[in-house]
Amino acid sequence: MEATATGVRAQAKQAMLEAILTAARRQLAEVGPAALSVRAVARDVGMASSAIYRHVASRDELLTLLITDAYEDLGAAIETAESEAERGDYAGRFRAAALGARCWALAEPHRYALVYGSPVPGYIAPEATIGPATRGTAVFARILVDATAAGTVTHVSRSQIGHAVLVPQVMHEFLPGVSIELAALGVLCWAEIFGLISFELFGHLVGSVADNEAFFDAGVSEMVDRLGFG
Amino acid sequence: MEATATGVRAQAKQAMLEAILTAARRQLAEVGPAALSVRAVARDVGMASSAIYRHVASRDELLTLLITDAYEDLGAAIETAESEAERGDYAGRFRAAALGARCWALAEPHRYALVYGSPVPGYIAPEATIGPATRGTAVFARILVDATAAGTVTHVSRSQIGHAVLVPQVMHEFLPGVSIELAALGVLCWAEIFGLISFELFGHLVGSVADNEAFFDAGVSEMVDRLGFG
DNA sequence: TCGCAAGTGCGAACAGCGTGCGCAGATGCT
DNA sequence: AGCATCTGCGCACGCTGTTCGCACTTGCGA
Repeated sequence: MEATATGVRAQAKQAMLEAILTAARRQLAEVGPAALSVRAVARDVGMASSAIYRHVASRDELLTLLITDAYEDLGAAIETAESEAERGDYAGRFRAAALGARCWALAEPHRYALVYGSPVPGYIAPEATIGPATRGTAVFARILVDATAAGTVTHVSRSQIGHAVLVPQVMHEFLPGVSIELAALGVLCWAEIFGLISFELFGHLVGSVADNEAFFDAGVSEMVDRLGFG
Repeated sequence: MEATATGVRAQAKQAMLEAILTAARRQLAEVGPAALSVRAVARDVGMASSAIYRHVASRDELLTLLITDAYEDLGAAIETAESEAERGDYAGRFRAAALGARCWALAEPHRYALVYGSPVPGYIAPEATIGPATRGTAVFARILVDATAAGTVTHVSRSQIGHAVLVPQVMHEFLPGVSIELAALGVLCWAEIFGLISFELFGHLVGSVADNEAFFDAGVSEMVDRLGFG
């Protein structure tokens, strides 16, 4: 069989890993990252706990896989939300992307906490996570790039931003043509969006904010205004 | 002895609890919240692990104590930072408070993660933590109140904020006289400040922002401007 | 087609964890 | 002075992550 040229065994291994990840995702949703246990996952997939280690090096690697998985998923959610807005409506695209992120977070609180909460494993994020992490961010970057290219961005930069604040390579790769001021404003908004979501999800708004959705919307409206999107 | 009227025993118990907390704080700073273990704390204070339970009901309660402890400490840091600014300089007071929060967080990353990261115990914050949590927030609230009373606040509210967004009791208790718009703006800024700190501390700015301090300053400057402080 | 090496799973084991229980000694209160 | 309460200890249970040696299957090269 040519289809399995690269090894029918490798294919089975891949499937097994997928089963493990599926079980781990379920565990994660039920008990949270801190209580996720390799043994419970093994029980779930019907294997001895030690057998898990044929597919995953350690509990930390399992968590890392779940992290990149969550990043991908969140990124995809932001992408599809944003893609449903009119291309030329930069404010609408920004709003949709932000709302998409919040909706995903509300639907998957534990996975959100995994990526945007305090780092849980050792507490140093492996290199492997930085790739998928950019997927959602890239959506916001594209909006700034497109708006700049269209010349419709009319933001006022009140505070002067030093040219050395942002990493140049990021500017060139993800934000070509965007002014330093708008780029910095964008990164600030990016941080604010996830700050708002985290505050809501982690309970810091309880007792202060009555309508979380309206509050988030108000924040996004402020950002849109600040960025200079009509 | 009159001084020990309320019980020399209770005093010893209090001292023991303090010793436990001190050891726990040390453990926390070294290995982080996830790896904090009752047994290690017991070893540190020279007791059997089971004896800890005479003073603390569970590991979760120990963490809760550390959380309120951290809230108090952070609140105190914000207070002293803010108190060193000119009373009539509302922008300066705001800036000082925000910077104070960031400095404390950088100095005590694990304790910061404990309070502003993903909730670690069960994942529901006990009631006991909401009191100390307000200490730092109250500083920011007072600045808004004072600025409003002085009539020097000239913020422009671009997005209309519904009156039902914030909890009325909080408005009356912590923000008397402050307009809904400014209050909402204040809460947004509050969330943004800790969003920025969290992003920096949890590594989400790595690769994008070159100068964390300048970036934070730029964000705070934006906020000051938005709030309408000169 | 056969045989071997690699892959894969299992069970036992170790160290460490949170936590409950029963016992013993110290000690403040009456 | 005596008692009840407090405090600490050792042991135990069940859980965890992880390793190791053993068996068994099975794809692949000859």
